[in-house]
Amino acid sequence: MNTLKLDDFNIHDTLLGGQAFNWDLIDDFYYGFFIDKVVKLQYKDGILYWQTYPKKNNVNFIKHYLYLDIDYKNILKKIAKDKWIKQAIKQFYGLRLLRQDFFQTFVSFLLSSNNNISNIRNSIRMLCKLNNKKIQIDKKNFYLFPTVEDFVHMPISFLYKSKCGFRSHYIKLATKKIYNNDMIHNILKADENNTRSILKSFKGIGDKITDCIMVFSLGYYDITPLDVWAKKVFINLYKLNNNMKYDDIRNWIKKYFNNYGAFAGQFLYEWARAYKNILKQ
DNA sequence: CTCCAGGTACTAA
DNA sequence: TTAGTACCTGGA
Repeated sequence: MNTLKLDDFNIHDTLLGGQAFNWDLIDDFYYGFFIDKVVKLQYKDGILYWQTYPKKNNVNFIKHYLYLDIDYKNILKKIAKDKWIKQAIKQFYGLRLLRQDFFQTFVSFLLSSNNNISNIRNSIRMLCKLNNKKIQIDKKNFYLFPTVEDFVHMPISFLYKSKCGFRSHYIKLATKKIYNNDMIHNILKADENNTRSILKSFKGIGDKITDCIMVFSLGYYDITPLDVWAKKVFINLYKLNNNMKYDDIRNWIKKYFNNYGAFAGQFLYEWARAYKNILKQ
Protein backbone atom coordinates (compact mmCIF):
# COMPACT_ATOMS: atom_id res chain seq x y z
CA MET A 1 0.00 0.00 0.00
CA ASN A 2 1.01 3.61 -0.42
CA THR A 3 1.87 5.75 2.57
CA LEU A 4 1.41 9.34 3.68
CA LYS A 5 2.80 10.81 6.85
CA LEU A 6 -0.15 12.24 8.76
CA ASP A 7 -0.57 13.57 12.28
CA ASP A 8 -3.81 14.07 14.17
CA PHE A 9 -6.07 11.50 12.54
CA ASN A 10 -8.87 9.72 14.37
CA ILE A 11 -9.60 7.40 11.49
CA HIS A 12 -12.35 5.41 13.19
CA ASP A 13 -14.64 8.24 14.20
CA THR A 14 -13.94 10.15 11.02
CA LEU A 15 -14.95 7.32 8.70
CA LEU A 16 -17.57 5.56 10.82
CA GLY A 17 -19.10 8.61 12.53
CA GLY A 18 -22.13 10.46 11.31
CA GLN A 19 -20.77 12.16 8.20
CA ALA A 20 -20.30 9.19 5.88
CA PHE A 21 -22.19 5.92 5.46
CA ASN A 22 -19.93 4.18 2.96
CA TRP A 23 -17.08 2.82 5.11
CA ASP A 24 -16.64 -0.59 6.71
CA LEU A 25 -13.95 -1.85 9.05
CA ILE A 26 -12.89 -5.29 7.82
CA ASP A 27 -9.86 -7.13 9.19
CA ASP A 28 -8.13 -3.97 10.45
CA PHE A 29 -8.64 -2.08 7.19
CA TYR A 30 -11.25 0.52 6.32
CA TYR A 31 -12.89 -0.01 2.93
CA GLY A 32 -15.03 2.72 1.40
CA PHE A 33 -17.13 2.49 -1.77
CA PHE A 34 -17.76 5.44 -4.07
CA ILE A 35 -19.36 6.09 -7.44
CA ASP A 36 -16.25 5.17 -9.41
CA LYS A 37 -13.85 3.65 -6.93
CA VAL A 38 -13.18 1.69 -3.77
CA VAL A 39 -10.63 2.96 -1.26
CA LYS A 40 -8.70 0.97 1.34
CA LEU A 41 -7.19 2.75 4.35
CA GLN A 42 -5.29 2.00 7.49
CA TYR A 43 -3.74 4.38 10.02
CA LYS A 44 -0.86 3.34 12.26
CA ASP A 45 1.84 5.25 14.13
CA GLY A 46 1.34 8.49 12.28
CA ILE A 47 1.31 6.84 8.86
CA LEU A 48 -1.71 6.59 6.59
CA TYR A 49 -1.63 3.47 4.42
CA TRP A 50 -3.84 3.77 1.40
CA GLN A 51 -4.79 2.40 -1.98
CA THR A 52 -7.47 3.21 -4.55
CA TYR A 53 -9.23 0.85 -6.99
CA PRO A 54 -9.60 0.18 -9.82
CA LYS A 55 -7.41 3.14 -10.73
CA LYS A 56 -4.47 2.65 -8.40
CA ASN A 57 -2.40 5.22 -6.54
CA ASN A 58 -4.86 8.12 -6.83
CA VAL A 59 -3.13 10.34 -4.30
CA ASN A 60 -5.02 13.44 -5.36
CA PHE A 61 -8.28 11.83 -4.37
CA ILE A 62 -6.95 10.87 -0.94
CA LYS A 63 -5.64 14.35 -0.23
CA HIS A 64 -8.81 16.00 -1.41
CA TYR A 65 -11.16 13.61 0.34
CA LEU A 66 -9.41 13.86 3.71
CA TYR A 67 -8.87 17.64 3.53
CA LEU A 68 -5.15 17.10 3.98
CA ASP A 69 -4.49 20.67 2.82
CA ILE A 70 -6.01 22.24 5.93
CA ASP A 71 -4.09 23.34 9.02
CA TYR A 72 -5.72 21.01 11.53
CA LYS A 73 -4.15 22.31 14.72
CA ASN A 74 -4.83 25.91 13.81
CA ILE A 75 -8.51 25.19 13.18
CA LEU A 76 -8.79 23.53 16.57
CA LYS A 77 -7.35 26.64 18.15
CA LYS A 78 -10.00 28.76 16.47
CA ILE A 79 -12.90 26.64 17.71
CA ALA A 80 -11.69 25.68 21.19
CA LYS A 81 -13.52 28.53 22.89
CA ASP A 82 -15.21 26.96 25.89
CA LYS A 83 -15.23 23.92 28.15
CA TRP A 84 -17.77 21.94 26.13
CA ILE A 85 -16.02 22.04 22.81
CA LYS A 86 -12.70 21.52 24.58
CA GLN A 87 -14.05 18.33 26.13
CA ALA A 88 -15.33 17.16 22.76
CA ILE A 89 -11.99 17.87 21.08
CA LYS A 90 -10.12 16.04 23.80
CA GLN A 91 -12.42 13.05 23.55
CA PHE A 92 -12.38 12.80 19.75
CA TYR A 93 -9.02 14.34 18.94
CA GLY A 94 -8.06 13.76 15.32
CA LEU A 95 -11.63 13.74 14.09
CA ARG A 96 -11.59 15.25 10.62
CA LEU A 97 -14.08 16.58 8.15
CA LEU A 98 -14.46 14.67 4.89
CA ARG A 99 -14.84 16.31 1.48
CA GLN A 100 -17.16 13.85 -0.20
CA ASP A 101 -18.66 13.53 -3.64
CA PHE A 102 -21.71 15.74 -4.07
CA PHE A 103 -24.11 13.23 -5.59
CA GLN A 104 -23.31 10.36 -3.26
CA THR A 105 -23.67 12.68 -0.27
CA PHE A 106 -26.90 14.09 -1.65
CA VAL A 107 -28.58 10.70 -1.99
CA SER A 108 -27.13 9.34 1.25
CA PHE A 109 -28.48 12.21 3.33
CA LEU A 110 -31.78 12.16 1.49
CA LEU A 111 -32.08 8.77 3.16
CA SER A 112 -31.37 10.17 6.59
CA SER A 113 -34.67 11.84 7.37
CA ASN A 114 -36.44 10.25 10.32
CA ASN A 115 -34.09 7.31 9.97
CA ASN A 116 -31.21 5.87 11.96
CA ILE A 117 -27.60 5.40 10.95
CA SER A 118 -27.77 1.64 10.90
CA ASN A 119 -30.75 1.64 8.52
CA ILE A 120 -29.17 4.28 6.31
CA ARG A 121 -25.99 2.25 5.96
CA ASN A 122 -27.92 -0.93 5.22
CA SER A 123 -30.16 0.71 2.62
CA ILE A 124 -27.21 2.16 0.77
CA ARG A 125 -25.43 -1.19 0.68
CA MET A 126 -28.51 -3.06 -0.54
CA LEU A 127 -29.03 -0.45 -3.23
CA CYS A 128 -25.44 -0.68 -4.42
CA LYS A 129 -25.69 -4.44 -4.51
CA LEU A 130 -28.87 -4.35 -6.60
CA ASN A 131 -27.16 -1.90 -8.94
CA ASN A 132 -24.50 -4.58 -9.25
CA LYS A 133 -21.25 -2.80 -10.16
CA LYS A 134 -18.96 -5.22 -8.45
CA ILE A 135 -15.29 -4.79 -7.64
CA GLN A 136 -13.29 -7.52 -5.96
CA ILE A 137 -10.48 -6.53 -3.61
CA ASP A 138 -8.61 -8.80 -1.21
CA LYS A 139 -11.09 -11.54 -2.19
CA LYS A 140 -13.97 -9.42 -0.90
CA ASN A 141 -16.80 -8.05 -3.02
CA PHE A 142 -17.59 -4.34 -3.05
CA TYR A 143 -20.35 -2.58 -4.96
CA LEU A 144 -19.97 0.91 -6.38
CA PHE A 145 -22.46 3.64 -5.56
CA PRO A 146 -24.97 4.18 -8.40
CA THR A 147 -24.51 7.15 -10.75
CA VAL A 148 -27.20 9.70 -11.53
CA GLU A 149 -28.00 7.72 -14.67
CA ASP A 150 -28.20 4.48 -12.74
CA PHE A 151 -30.80 6.03 -10.44
CA VAL A 152 -32.83 7.41 -13.33
CA HIS A 153 -32.94 4.04 -15.03
CA MET A 154 -33.42 1.81 -12.01
CA PRO A 155 -36.93 0.60 -11.15
CA ILE A 156 -38.33 2.18 -8.01
CA SER A 157 -38.75 -1.34 -6.66
CA PHE A 158 -34.98 -1.39 -6.12
CA LEU A 159 -35.40 1.45 -3.66
CA TYR A 160 -38.24 -0.20 -1.77
CA LYS A 161 -36.36 -3.51 -1.73
CA SER A 162 -33.47 -1.58 -0.18
CA LYS A 163 -35.79 -0.46 2.63
CA CYS A 164 -35.69 3.20 1.66
CA GLY A 165 -39.36 3.39 2.58
CA PHE A 166 -41.15 6.67 1.94
CA ARG A 167 -37.83 8.18 0.83
CA SER A 168 -37.84 5.98 -2.29
CA HIS A 169 -40.16 8.39 -4.04
CA TYR A 170 -38.03 11.40 -3.02
CA ILE A 171 -34.89 9.76 -4.39
CA LYS A 172 -36.58 8.92 -7.66
CA LEU A 173 -37.88 12.48 -8.04
CA ALA A 174 -34.61 14.13 -7.02
CA THR A 175 -32.32 12.05 -9.19
CA LYS A 176 -34.58 12.59 -12.20
CA LYS A 177 -34.51 16.34 -11.57
CA ILE A 178 -30.73 16.34 -11.31
CA TYR A 179 -30.43 14.27 -14.47
CA ASN A 180 -32.80 16.44 -16.52
CA ASN A 181 -31.75 19.91 -15.38
CA ASP A 182 -27.98 19.66 -15.05
CA MET A 183 -28.50 20.54 -11.39
CA ILE A 184 -25.04 19.51 -10.26
CA HIS A 185 -23.45 22.08 -12.51
CA ASN A 186 -25.78 24.79 -11.21
CA ILE A 187 -25.15 23.90 -7.60
CA LEU A 188 -21.40 23.76 -7.93
CA LYS A 189 -21.22 27.27 -9.34
CA ALA A 190 -23.82 28.86 -7.02
CA ASP A 191 -23.05 30.91 -3.90
CA GLU A 192 -24.16 29.88 -0.41
CA ASN A 193 -27.68 31.29 -0.50
CA ASN A 194 -28.44 30.03 -3.98
CA THR A 195 -27.03 26.61 -3.19
CA ARG A 196 -29.24 26.46 -0.14
CA SER A 197 -32.39 27.41 -2.00
CA ILE A 198 -31.66 24.98 -4.83
CA LEU A 199 -31.13 22.12 -2.39
CA LYS A 200 -34.23 22.97 -0.36
CA SER A 201 -36.32 22.94 -3.53
CA PHE A 202 -35.95 19.15 -3.68
CA LYS A 203 -38.77 17.23 -2.05
CA GLY A 204 -37.42 15.47 1.04
CA ILE A 205 -34.65 17.97 1.68
CA GLY A 206 -35.10 20.63 4.34
CA ASP A 207 -32.78 22.83 6.41
CA LYS A 208 -30.80 20.09 8.10
CA ILE A 209 -30.14 17.82 5.14
CA THR A 210 -29.26 20.87 3.07
CA ASP A 211 -26.60 21.80 5.60
CA CYS A 212 -25.25 18.24 5.69
CA ILE A 213 -24.81 18.21 1.94
CA MET A 214 -23.17 21.64 1.96
CA VAL A 215 -20.81 20.77 4.80
CA PHE A 216 -19.87 17.22 3.84
CA SER A 217 -19.57 17.64 0.10
CA LEU A 218 -19.44 21.28 -0.96
CA GLY A 219 -16.75 22.63 1.36
CA TYR A 220 -18.90 24.92 3.53
CA TYR A 221 -16.89 24.27 6.66
CA ASP A 222 -18.25 27.34 8.41
CA ILE A 223 -21.65 25.69 8.83
CA THR A 224 -22.91 23.27 11.50
CA PRO A 225 -25.80 21.01 10.47
CA LEU A 226 -28.45 21.26 13.20
CA ASP A 227 -29.64 17.75 13.87
CA VAL A 228 -31.31 16.66 17.10
CA TRP A 229 -27.93 16.24 18.81
CA ALA A 230 -26.48 19.58 17.81
CA LYS A 231 -29.74 21.24 18.78
CA LYS A 232 -29.59 19.69 22.24
CA VAL A 233 -26.01 20.85 22.64
CA PHE A 234 -26.70 24.45 21.69
CA ILE A 235 -29.94 24.86 23.60
CA ASN A 236 -28.95 22.83 26.61
CA LEU A 237 -25.27 23.70 27.05
CA TYR A 238 -24.79 26.93 25.14
CA LYS A 239 -28.11 28.21 26.46
CA LEU A 240 -29.50 29.40 23.14
CA ASN A 241 -33.18 30.21 23.30
CA ASN A 242 -35.37 27.23 22.54
CA ASN A 243 -37.49 29.16 20.04
CA MET A 244 -34.63 30.52 17.93
CA LYS A 245 -35.13 29.85 14.25
CA TYR A 246 -32.90 27.44 12.37
CA ASP A 247 -31.22 30.16 10.31
CA ASP A 248 -30.54 32.27 13.38
CA ILE A 249 -28.96 29.40 15.28
CA ARG A 250 -26.79 28.59 12.28
CA ASN A 251 -25.61 32.18 12.03
CA TRP A 252 -24.88 32.33 15.72
CA ILE A 253 -22.79 29.15 15.56
CA LYS A 254 -20.98 30.26 12.44
CA LYS A 255 -19.83 33.44 14.12
CA TYR A 256 -19.13 31.86 17.49
CA PHE A 257 -16.75 29.26 16.03
CA ASN A 258 -14.90 31.76 13.85
CA ASN A 259 -16.27 30.37 10.59
CA TYR A 260 -15.14 26.83 11.38
CA GLY A 261 -18.53 25.64 12.60
CA ALA A 262 -18.39 22.41 10.61
CA PHE A 263 -15.38 21.17 12.56
CA ALA A 264 -16.94 22.21 15.85
CA GLY A 265 -20.17 20.55 14.79
CA GLN A 266 -18.44 17.23 14.09
CA PHE A 267 -16.84 17.20 17.53
CA LEU A 268 -19.99 18.23 19.36
CA TYR A 269 -22.13 15.80 17.40
CA GLU A 270 -19.97 12.77 18.16
CA TRP A 271 -19.50 13.91 21.72
CA ALA A 272 -23.21 14.47 22.31
CA ARG A 273 -24.05 11.04 20.91
CA ALA A 274 -21.44 9.41 23.11
CA TYR A 275 -22.53 11.23 26.27
CA LYS A 276 -26.28 11.34 25.85
CA ASN A 277 -26.83 11.43 29.60
CA ILE A 278 -25.31 14.89 29.90
CA LEU A 279 -27.97 16.21 27.55
CA LYS A 280 -31.05 14.55 28.92
CA GLN A 281 -33.86 16.95 29.47
C1' DC B 1 -47.37 -3.48 22.14
C1' DT B 2 -45.17 1.37 21.87
C1' DC B 3 -41.46 4.39 20.98
C1' DC B 4 -37.66 6.20 18.49
C1' DA B 5 -34.16 7.20 14.82
C1' DG B 6 -28.58 12.79 12.13
C1' DG B 7 -36.42 15.38 9.33
C1' DT B 8 -39.66 16.82 6.20
C1' DA B 9 -44.20 17.59 3.87
C1' DC B 10 -48.63 18.67 4.54
C1' DT B 11 -52.59 20.77 6.76
C1' DA B 12 -55.20 23.86 9.60
C1' DA B 13 -55.43 27.92 12.40
C1' DT C 1 -45.97 32.07 10.36
C1' DT C 2 -46.60 28.48 13.57
C1' DA C 3 -48.14 24.11 15.63
C1' DG C 4 -49.57 19.39 15.00
C1' DT C 5 -49.19 15.01 12.66
C1' DA C 6 -48.06 11.13 9.47
C1' DC C 7 -44.41 8.69 7.50
C1' DC C 8 -41.21 3.20 5.74
C1' DT C 9 -38.59 0.41 8.62
C1' DG C 10 -35.99 -2.21 12.20
C1' DG C 11 -34.60 -2.53 16.82
C1' DA C 12 -35.16 -1.72 21.87
